[in-house]
Amino acid sequence: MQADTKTQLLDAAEAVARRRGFDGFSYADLATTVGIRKASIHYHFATKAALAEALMTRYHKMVGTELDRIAGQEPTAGRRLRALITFYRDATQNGQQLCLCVAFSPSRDSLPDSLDIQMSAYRQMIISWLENVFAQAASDGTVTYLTYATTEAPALLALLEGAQLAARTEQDAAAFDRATALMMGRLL
Amino acid sequence: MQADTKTQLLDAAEAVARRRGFDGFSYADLATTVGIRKASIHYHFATKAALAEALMTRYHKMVGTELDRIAGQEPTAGRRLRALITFYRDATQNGQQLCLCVAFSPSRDSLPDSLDIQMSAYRQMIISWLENVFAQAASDGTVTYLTYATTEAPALLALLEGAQLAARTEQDAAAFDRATALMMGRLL
DNA sequence: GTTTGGCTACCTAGTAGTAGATAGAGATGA
DNA sequence: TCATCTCTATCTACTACTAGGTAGCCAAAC
Repeated sequence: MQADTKTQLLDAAEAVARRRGFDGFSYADLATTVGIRKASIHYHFATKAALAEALMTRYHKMVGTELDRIAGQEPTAGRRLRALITFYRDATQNGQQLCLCVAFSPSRDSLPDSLDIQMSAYRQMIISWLENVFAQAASDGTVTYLTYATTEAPALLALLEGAQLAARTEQDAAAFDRATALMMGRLL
Repeated sequence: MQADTKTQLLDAAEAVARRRGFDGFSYADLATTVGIRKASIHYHFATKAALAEALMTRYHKMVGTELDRIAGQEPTAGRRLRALITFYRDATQNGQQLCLCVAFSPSRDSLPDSLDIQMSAYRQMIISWLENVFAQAASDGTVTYLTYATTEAPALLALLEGAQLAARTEQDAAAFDRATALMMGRLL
């Protein structure tokens, strides 16, 4: 079953944005990938800024769903954090791409102002989720050398995003693993 | 005293690259900033790829010098790491820009192949330096909860780069501080 | 008197975005 | 039942502009 054109455009745009950044792709690239004319894309996304917003909205929802899935599936804090680290690892496709938010960050001046809020909200969602999980860890004891949830959460998000950059630079998921090995070692 | 044109071009290119990424600036931008014609830039840097190489080479040297300065100035491992974290913090200019290597990573497909090697070498320089400092920490005891130097080093680099992304997204150095607070707390 | 470092003028290719036409599907109504 | 009307999703053809890069000229400096 073929996805509708709008979804195909979002899929194509997300893939190329995560590989090349927001300034690294054009409507012509999407047109070629999806198999419609460049002008027709404007029917679905009037401007490239609107496309960026739609991409971020969809990505935010997708990751939110993933966080819910992890929380529903993994009982302990340690296992939840392991699952999130694995999610970030897999998201790099062995160092071929980045999380959308990481890919957009360096291009923030080229992005519409509305993306500032969306990107902050996305990061806040993850940090809040992490704070809850680290708070749980204080009870279930599945994270060693634990400090405070509000200190651990932003540190882990930064570590994950930095590990993605490492993997992208080396084009190898092993770089991600080296960066996250210390944290993984703390999780029971 | 006015810097020579080539240096002015490198300065302008580095500033804009770190704010907008490699695909986010053009020769026209540099021409405006430096005050010469776009075509004249090609006298100094035949291609944009050559400019990228020169930028990375200069950046690598500059950071190498900084690492030497820190090692010469700070006696303990804890203080050396603190100084490096401060260096990465200041490099964001309060969340207005990124380290060149971070800014280039998402654009790696637009960059010449030679940059792959340069960027790997740059990262390796920092990781090696960190390994030495963490090895020192094992003797001088100025890093708490210490594991292995080869595990700590890539984790800290990822943390610093991720913290820069956080600061860039929020346009606020406070986001960098939140991400690095845990690590700072480990340093005596 | 050649090298340096800049200039004007241009090129080809590509950028986002617009205008206007059209094919086809579905509903409406005589 | 057939004609018309409307909407969706696409097309071709275009605009205005920007991209990196080139050719050839020229003035000043070494």
